[in-house]
Amino acid sequence: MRFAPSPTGGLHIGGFRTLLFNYLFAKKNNGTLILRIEDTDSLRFVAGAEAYIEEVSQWSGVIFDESPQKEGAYAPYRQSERKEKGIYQAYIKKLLDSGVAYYAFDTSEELADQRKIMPNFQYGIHTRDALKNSLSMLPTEVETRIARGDKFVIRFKMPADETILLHDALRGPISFQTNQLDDKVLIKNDGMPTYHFAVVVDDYEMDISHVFRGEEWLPSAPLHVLLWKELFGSDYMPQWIHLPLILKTDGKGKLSKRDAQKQGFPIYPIDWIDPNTQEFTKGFKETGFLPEAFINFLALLGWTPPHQKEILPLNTMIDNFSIAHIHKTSAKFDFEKAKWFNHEWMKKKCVDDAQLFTEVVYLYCTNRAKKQADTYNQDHFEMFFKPSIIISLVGNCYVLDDFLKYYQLFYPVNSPISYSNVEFTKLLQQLSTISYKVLTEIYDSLSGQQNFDDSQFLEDAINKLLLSHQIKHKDIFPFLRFSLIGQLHGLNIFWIVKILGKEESCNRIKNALGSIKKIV
RNA sequence: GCCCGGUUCGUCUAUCGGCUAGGACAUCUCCCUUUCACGGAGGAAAGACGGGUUCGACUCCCGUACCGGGUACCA
Repeated sequence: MRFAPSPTGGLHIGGFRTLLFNYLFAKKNNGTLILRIEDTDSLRFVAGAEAYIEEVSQWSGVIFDESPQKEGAYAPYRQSERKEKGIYQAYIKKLLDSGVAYYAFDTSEELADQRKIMPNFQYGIHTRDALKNSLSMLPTEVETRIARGDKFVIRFKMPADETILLHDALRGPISFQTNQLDDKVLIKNDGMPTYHFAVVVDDYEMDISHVFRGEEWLPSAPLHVLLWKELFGSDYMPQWIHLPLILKTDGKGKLSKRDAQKQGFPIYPIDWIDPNTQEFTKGFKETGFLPEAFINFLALLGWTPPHQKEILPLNTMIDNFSIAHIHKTSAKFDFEKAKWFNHEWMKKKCVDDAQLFTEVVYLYCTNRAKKQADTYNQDHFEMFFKPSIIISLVGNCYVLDDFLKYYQLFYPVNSPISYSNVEFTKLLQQLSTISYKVLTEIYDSLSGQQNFDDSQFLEDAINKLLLSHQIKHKDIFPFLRFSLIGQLHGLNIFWIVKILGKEESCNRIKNALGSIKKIV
């Protein structure tokens, strides 16, 4: 098996899912997974793209058996290096000798002009005789042109009147008419192979048995089949599996970077900054996803495990993986569902080992906070990120970032709560005089409280107070919660009080009471 | 335009000719909690359309519509 990205930027989740399926299938069948870098396009090459893939692989736990960093029997793994080694030369010569490939001297500009004149222009069976190539020219002219250093490409001569039958392990038989197909370039004028030629050669050289790739390759698959037949015979040809694409959330079309940015969800596994444009693309890791959740939801966006269970660890997915349960249809990406996966995974990890999970949360949040330098306070962090607190919060959190948000409610950098808030003034209108009186009593009660660590004790005290005034919790708690953390929703009052401690709780209530007076 | 692929609740999907069409996310209702949530229970919600084949079709075949992809010296 192999995963063969081209290093032209970060890896988006569609590409990552292809990698994941390759990995799952390879592991399931005790195969070897190779990372091959398809850097045949020097113009679009982006530095750091390869390192990014290694980084993603490490974070997600989807690891390669062989890669440029981990060389094995099939090295080298970059097509540029393979070209230098001359791997493609022998094979192109074979095609040239047998007459299924030919030289073409037309420049890109000339062909672009052709396309302007003829909208449906194809370089192929109907047009090749009228163009500048070794099929239309005399052998001597070809020789002189090459000898004098004219730039040329090598094209595949698409045979006439043939039907190519392709067997896709997912989709079954698919047929193509060669007359509809064009003469694709195999070797570019800089001597580099194109994708079409390099995949076939390298998949053969690397003993690839199964190719999982995106559906966008389906239209060029017949070319690859033909090349396989010419070069190596169909017996060695790998199984093709063309995976459906991942579509954008609401509208139509492929999921794109812009689409994701507009709606504020990530589309790359981890943060990526384009070295040329400085353009930033957000990652799932930095958004606060656990790698387990990330691979889990991506695997299920394109594959259904048996038993209708959805929360699955990697090894279970490997055990259950099979081509038969891969989908044929493109799916729309749903960020809400992705968050649900993460929610479930956080709860699961917290139950399994609260101490360990707390460390994960702590590490994530400190890293995040240190980036926003002014929010980081080591003492506060250590007070807050304790298993007892994390356990009570995890049910309310969907991404790791939510823990940091809660932390910031308790340890705000500046004065925490804005009492000019619209919600607060709305709240005030509902506040009766009796409630106000009760609030002051709660304040008195809390400030006189000795045993603040015992939340049950606090609860009883406050309940008693409310009961004596015949006041319901919902009449007073929203206000109390807002006084404490500046939010109407989110957390159990008694947790809040306990976490804040006596002094801070009382101060905040006092402030709130003060502002009421001012406003009223 | 031409070529290739696809079409089941709002979304992700199950069904490999027998379906009262199942599950999950989201949504709504109720319960739990004298507060926010979590959690639990329940409800609403689907086979693009038209023809065949068949005792029987969501499932097979054909056509139409729609969606996606390809049509580069990019992958």
